[in-house]
Amino acid sequence: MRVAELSRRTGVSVASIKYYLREGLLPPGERTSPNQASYGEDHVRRLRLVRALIDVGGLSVVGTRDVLAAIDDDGVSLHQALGRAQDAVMARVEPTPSDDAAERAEKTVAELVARRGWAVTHGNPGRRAAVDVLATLERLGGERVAGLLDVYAEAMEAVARHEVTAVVDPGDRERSVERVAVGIVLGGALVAALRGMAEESASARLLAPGPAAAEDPG
Amino acid sequence: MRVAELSRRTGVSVASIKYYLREGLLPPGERTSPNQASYGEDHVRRLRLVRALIDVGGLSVVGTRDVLAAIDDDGVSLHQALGRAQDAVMARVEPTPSDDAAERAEKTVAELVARRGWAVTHGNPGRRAAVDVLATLERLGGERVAGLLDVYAEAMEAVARHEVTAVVDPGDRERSVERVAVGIVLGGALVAALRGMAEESASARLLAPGPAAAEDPG
DNA sequence: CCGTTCGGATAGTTCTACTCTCCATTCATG
DNA sequence: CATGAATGGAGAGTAGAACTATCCGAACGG
Repeated sequence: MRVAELSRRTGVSVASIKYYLREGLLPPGERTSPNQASYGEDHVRRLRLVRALIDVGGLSVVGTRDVLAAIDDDGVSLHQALGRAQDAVMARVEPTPSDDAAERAEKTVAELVARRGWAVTHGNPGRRAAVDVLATLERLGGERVAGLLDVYAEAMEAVARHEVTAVVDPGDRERSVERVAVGIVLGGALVAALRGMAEESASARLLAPGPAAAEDPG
Repeated sequence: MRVAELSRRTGVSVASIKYYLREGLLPPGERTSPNQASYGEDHVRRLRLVRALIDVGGLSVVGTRDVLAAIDDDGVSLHQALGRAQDAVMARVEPTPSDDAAERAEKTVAELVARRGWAVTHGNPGRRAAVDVLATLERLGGERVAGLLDVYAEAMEAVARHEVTAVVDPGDRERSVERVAVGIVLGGALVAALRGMAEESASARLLAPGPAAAEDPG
């Protein structure tokens, strides 16, 4: 098929498809003549994946390209692909000011990791983000939230265990890696969404003015 | 104190402080003369809160302003403030295409809500996001992740219950509301961070090439 | 044959979050 | 009280991200 049909099938404008081709998110079509190309079902699939990662997962175009590159690279293992997907999702962790609060947060996280027996590298983006959040909470006086660290950890441990086992499959490597990436990115969105629902529910039960409290909080 | 000191104490440039004043994220200082103003500790606190919500929580400037407006508005209850904070965090849920997948996702979420006995309004942003993710997963063939819905729900129910109870406090309303907002926003960042750590750990145990699998996945 | 579509490249647009520049005060220091 | 730095306020400018529009000459297709 040609660009117009690819656009129709996916709902992505021709201009955007050209942009994604330029940026390397979509492989070029098979050339049928010096300036004509044809696209297949793989392109439809890939384009849908791109839009899912960007629109639903909230990845940047560059982050999406990095994830797709990991999927396409046969030398990248499942474990490594998971790391790449995490890097793309958490691409917002800059050098923390490194003060007292940051040091204490670092220690708190290290203790949590030891307590739970987690195998987490020092450079894990989630780890850096956790330190950042805890240090920020201390600076703001949010000790009540920070005190729930073990609750969060316990919940996320269960989630991660199920996610990783659900996604493992010793079949087609490329599909497996793709599933890992989709799982990391969209799983994160799903976690956030369900947390939002659970929060409203808990809030309605515990905070709403009375038993007739069905006010729309939006 | 004057701007320069406020800037020094918070690490925010004078230009940015002026910008936040213009955008209504920071209340104007107390005027000491027609064109001179003085700022207090409240401004320092507020400015730190602004940076936390933007830098760590990932909110937009507009979203931050909405959250702060809810905190400052005495007519906003804790339950309502929680809703405002959620709106700000999930400000990326546009009209879904509304096809078969979306309808099935809607039904799946409704069943989940009924199954768990959650009190969730139809307009909850998390609910819309959940429908969006599930519909996207179906379109991509990510049934393995979608099948973990109850695992996610169970984990998030525990998280939300603890968060809401930890944050409730029948004291100073404004501080309480602020704590709710901080809890929603930074709690979300903490959940994502810990999930990242737990994923790497689970992946290292289940997917890594062998027992010597201490490779840095970054 | 000739109007439409194509691939490819360059330039332009929109949005966000600042950042810079002015300017007429006002402060602070000698 | 002179004078240089800082202030508040407003407007314009900037950088990056993600498109979007316009051209172009070649190819397709009825």
